[in-house]
Amino acid sequence: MSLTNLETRLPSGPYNGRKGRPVPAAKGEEIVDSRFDRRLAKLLHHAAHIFCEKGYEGASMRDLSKAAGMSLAGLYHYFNSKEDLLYLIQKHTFETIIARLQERLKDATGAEQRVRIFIENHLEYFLANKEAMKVLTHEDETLKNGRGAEIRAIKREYYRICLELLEDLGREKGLQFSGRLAVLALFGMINWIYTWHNPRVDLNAGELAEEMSDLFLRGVLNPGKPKRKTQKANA
Amino acid sequence: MSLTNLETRLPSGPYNGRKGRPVPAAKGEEIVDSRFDRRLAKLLHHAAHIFCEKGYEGASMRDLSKAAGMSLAGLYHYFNSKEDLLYLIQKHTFETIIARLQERLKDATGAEQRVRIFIENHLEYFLANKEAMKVLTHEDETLKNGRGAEIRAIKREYYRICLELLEDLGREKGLQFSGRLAVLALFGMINWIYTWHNPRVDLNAGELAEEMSDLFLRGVLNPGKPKRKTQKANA
DNA sequence: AGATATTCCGAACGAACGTTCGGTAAGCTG
DNA sequence: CAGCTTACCGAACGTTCGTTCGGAATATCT
Repeated sequence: MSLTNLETRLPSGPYNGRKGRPVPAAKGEEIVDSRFDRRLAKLLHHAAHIFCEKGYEGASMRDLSKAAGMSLAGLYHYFNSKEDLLYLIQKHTFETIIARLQERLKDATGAEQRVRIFIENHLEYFLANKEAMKVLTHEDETLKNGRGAEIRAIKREYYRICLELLEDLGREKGLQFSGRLAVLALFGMINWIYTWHNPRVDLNAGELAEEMSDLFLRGVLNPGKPKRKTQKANA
Repeated sequence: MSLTNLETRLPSGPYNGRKGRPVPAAKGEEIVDSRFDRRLAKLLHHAAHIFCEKGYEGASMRDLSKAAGMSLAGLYHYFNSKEDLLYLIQKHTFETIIARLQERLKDATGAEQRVRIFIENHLEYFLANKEAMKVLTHEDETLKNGRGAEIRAIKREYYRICLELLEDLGREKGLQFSGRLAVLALFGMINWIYTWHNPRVDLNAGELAEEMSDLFLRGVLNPGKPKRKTQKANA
């Protein structure tokens, strides 16, 4: 599975959820990346756009059929249900951001540097794939049962990676703080951007990552109460 | 308008959005808080619960009728549309949290203390009215046109209050930082809690406010790069 | 060429949606 | 008591929803 392309190239992967769709003869090499896969990827891209704009429940398959320039019935050649679309978008997005993170963490030393890489990776991918990431973030309670459990498991893994990075940091610096609280505060900061980031006004991903890393790391690494001149008690 | 009750007591206020519903005769005192208002408040409470659970688009009026123990048609005696429900919930919630904040800020001196009050007020109200606050936060792009613009205006006011508190702080301490980035990072931290806070596991509002205030203020007030022992450059 | 599998569509299905209508029962006013 | 308003409901309206079905094109293979 190629991870070389930096843009959102969606499935090209192990999805064979369609009824019993056989691998297409396995001729020479490219079993994946067939015409079918490429068309499905475009559909998922359109779907992410619509789910992002109207929300999963508010978006209709007819909206997608218009956006994709395909008939309503024709869509169902590529997937089985609307729920599949959300699942595929969320799963691919989450797996990609984690894979990219682990690639970047491989050759990184120093706990602080690794935390900075986590933040930078998150913000870069978030802003480069804003729509899919908003769908991932905003619809994180939408999927139920097995599909929902699977996505939630990936989310827990992502959480766990971040928690370990922060606990390493605390150990290295000899500090003690609540890892859980730190992770969740950090996630709040970096996930919230989908509600406000405007590329024409705001910093780009790299700059943002540096600012937020500084803000967060100062908050976590500095001991005790913040320095202040006066502290008054209320009546 | 009484602000004495700490729990969510919804309209009892200037809502006369119903067709031409006259003030009920203005007998002795209580023009508001009529039977009608109290019943509507309970309906809004149920609606917030359902919107919180299933999302605005995913929730149906039939869900609400079941939860409220009232017939589907009977609901429409109290409001004109499903959209009204969302509007009333969001408007009341937002106005209440701002009113409470301004009350608390009145007798507070010191820029840092005022920022701490902002955070504490937000988290206290958020955790005490989790469902309505999730609806406010999660459905913040759902309302369109006039209603949406009105809610968005209140949101901008809340943002502006926080921004001024932070700029005062920066001025008082002689620091310079991006107010916009600081506000949005702070909002991320404190709004994100609806995705994770579990009262059986996590700190209560007051403790959380102190922890997050410390984290944020250390991040904002300490100058330069966070202290560190080693800094390595990547290949 | 013919045979076969893939791609796509018009039309329709039943279910669920928000809302409305006509009407009933209860409460208050004089 | 009559007269009026409020509170509420069963039933239905028209629309939109996700999905399916049979078949028509189009591409691929032998």
